[in-house]
Order: sequence, then C-alpha cells, then structure tokens
Amino acid sequence: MGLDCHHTESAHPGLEGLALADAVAAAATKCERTRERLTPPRRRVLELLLEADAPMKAYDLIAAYGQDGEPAKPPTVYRALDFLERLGFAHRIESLNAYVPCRMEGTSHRAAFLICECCGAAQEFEPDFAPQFAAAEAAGYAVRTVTLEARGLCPACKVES
Amino acid sequence: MGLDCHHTESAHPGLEGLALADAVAAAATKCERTRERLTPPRRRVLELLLEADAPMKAYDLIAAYGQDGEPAKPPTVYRALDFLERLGFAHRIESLNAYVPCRMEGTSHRAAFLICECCGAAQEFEPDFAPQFAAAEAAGYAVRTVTLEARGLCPACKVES
DNA sequence: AAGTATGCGTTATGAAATAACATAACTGGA
DNA sequence: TCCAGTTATGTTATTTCATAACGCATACTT
Ligand SMILES: [Zn+2]
Ligand SMILES: [Zn+2]
Ligand SMILES: [Zn+2]
Ligand SMILES: [Zn+2]
Repeated sequence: MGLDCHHTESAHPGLEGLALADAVAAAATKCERTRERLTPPRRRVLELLLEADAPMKAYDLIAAYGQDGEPAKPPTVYRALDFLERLGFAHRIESLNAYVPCRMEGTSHRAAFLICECCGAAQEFEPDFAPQFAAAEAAGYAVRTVTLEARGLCPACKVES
Repeated sequence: MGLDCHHTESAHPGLEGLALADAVAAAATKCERTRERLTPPRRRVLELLLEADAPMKAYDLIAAYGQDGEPAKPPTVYRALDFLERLGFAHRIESLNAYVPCRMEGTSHRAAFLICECCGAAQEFEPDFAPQFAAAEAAGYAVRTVTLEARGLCPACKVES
C-alpha cells in the first residue's frame, strides 16, 4: 500500500485453522437465527475476508475464490459482498474500494475506520456520532447511516516515519 | 438519484451569470495569492461544478466540458479535479463517486456531507471530529484527514416521505 | 404438486480511474 | 535573452471496479 512502508506486521492478522472455523461458524449461527442463508459463495467470500490481514479488493477476492485457483465470476463475489454487508459481517471501505470483515462484536454498530496510509491496515472502531447527528438534525436532516474513514499513520508506522 | 423522488428543488442550485463569475474570480484571486495557476481546464471544471445543482460524476464533467459539445479526455478532468481538491475548491464524495464545489468559506475545514438518498442533494457541513480524534489517538494513530458522509433524508424529502 | 421467491452461473457491458509518453508553457537564474 | 528545470497539457491506450440481463436451480409456502 504505502510506497515507503516496510512494515509487514498487521494489526489484524488473518484468521487460520480453528479461529477461522469458529468465526465462520459464528456467522452461520447468526444466519440461522434470522433465517438467512449462508450459502457456499457467501461462506467462501467471508472466509477469504477473515483470512486476509488487510482490506481485500473485490478482484482480489475474485482471483482467490477457487481453492483450485479458478477465479470466480465478478457477480458471484459482488453478490456475496452485498449479502455480507447487509448482515453486518463485512464492510466496504469507500476510500479504498476494498472490503474487510467486521471486527466488532455487537450487531448494531456503525462502522468507522482508521486507515494507515503507510501500511494499508484498516482498524475498525466504534465512533461517537452524537455531534454529527446533532448538527444534521439541526439542519433538518434525518440521518440513516454514517460513513467515517480517518486516514493517517498507525502506531507502528508512526514510530518509523 | 432517488428512485421515488419527485423533488426538483435543490438545496444548492447551480450558480449562473454574475454569481458564477464572482465565484470563479474569487478562486482565481486565492490562486494568485499562493502562486497556484488556475489554468483553463481547471477553471472550466470549477465552472461546471459551480453551475451544477447536484454532485457531478467525473464522466458528466467530461461530457459537459466543451462549450461546443466536444467532450474532454478523461485525464484532463481528473487532473483538474486533483488540483481543485488539493486547493480545497472541490471535494470528492467517496460514497457517490462524485464531486462538488466547496461550499464552506474557510480554507482550513475538513469536509463532511449530508447526502439525501431521495433527491441526491449533498449538503456540506462543518463536522466536529474531536471525539473521533480522541478515539484515534487513544489507539495510537496519527490522524491526517477524516472523511465523513452521512446518508439519510434532507428536510424537503423527509416531509413527503 | 404447484406457485413464488430467492440465489446462482454465465455472458456481456458499463462506469470510473490511471499509465505512459510526447509536447507545450511557465519560472527563475545566468 | 537564453537556457535549464519544473509544471501542465494532449493523446492513446489500458486497467480497475461494478452491474445488467437472462435462464436455471434451489428452497420455502400452500
Ligand atoms: Zn463492523
Ligand atoms: Zn501502518
Ligand atoms: Zn469544502
Ligand atoms: Zn432530498
């Protein structure tokens, strides 16, 4: 990502083995409770997001989709991403055209990200939108969703810069 | 924009005539002060943004570029947009892939938008990022810029909905 | 079993942005 | 004024990102 970045450590290393299986199983359980279907393509894309240690581009997911190296067709992945976003299992980061698995426990959070311009890491955090909502309501708006993406340097990259 | 929207009134009708000329002249004056060059393509794209009453897509600008109907080449417009963003004369709205002229007076503001999902209007406002910065610094981040895009219904569309 | 809704596979296309390189114009100093 | 360095533009082509459209399959409902 960053042109001058040599940091390989990620704040969110991808999941593997049991941790990965657990995370997918947790998603499956949530789906059952709401009668949503975690179909094979949806499960596969979720796996890929969870395995990654950085935001994934849609076409990275497409390329990595088949265990045998066969890529997916774009609509397969974009449909899965729509589903995962709708259920809160994944988020799109607008300023990167990339996707991450949700790292927050609660279901009713609003996503916000700290994006490192050096190493590309994207840290999800729980934002405090109260001031923004107050301003919006003062202007007569009815706010439904908020996208917040802060860019800067993560702790690791800040040190070396 | 909105599929069910019949509102034609815009919160920010495009500038015309003298108001447009004044706005462009003000930008030119600012450029002179900082020894930046408001060249013909840059001036033309700024005009188009100011004339519009809604966020403009890059390829809308490309199509509208020539007074004689001749479109611009994509790099012409994208370069101009880079310049206008750099100087704070325009903002990109990430969640729309679209661009607006800056509506705030001060130079050192951070852009934030209230985007109506019904009529497509994008209202710029001055956000309060203090809570977010506090959270980011607590996590060890050095924040450089923040993008905030709230989506919902503008006052006009809220009434009719 | 029949009807309805949802999801998938596939082909093709559309929309958004940039790479690369040559040319032109401005800038500051000799 | 001339030159060198820098910045901006013109142009062609390509890359990246995302969706339309259609037919088939699968799963719920009655
Ligand atoms: Zn999340
Ligand atoms: Zn970093
Ligand atoms: Zn602004
Ligand atoms: Zn509206």
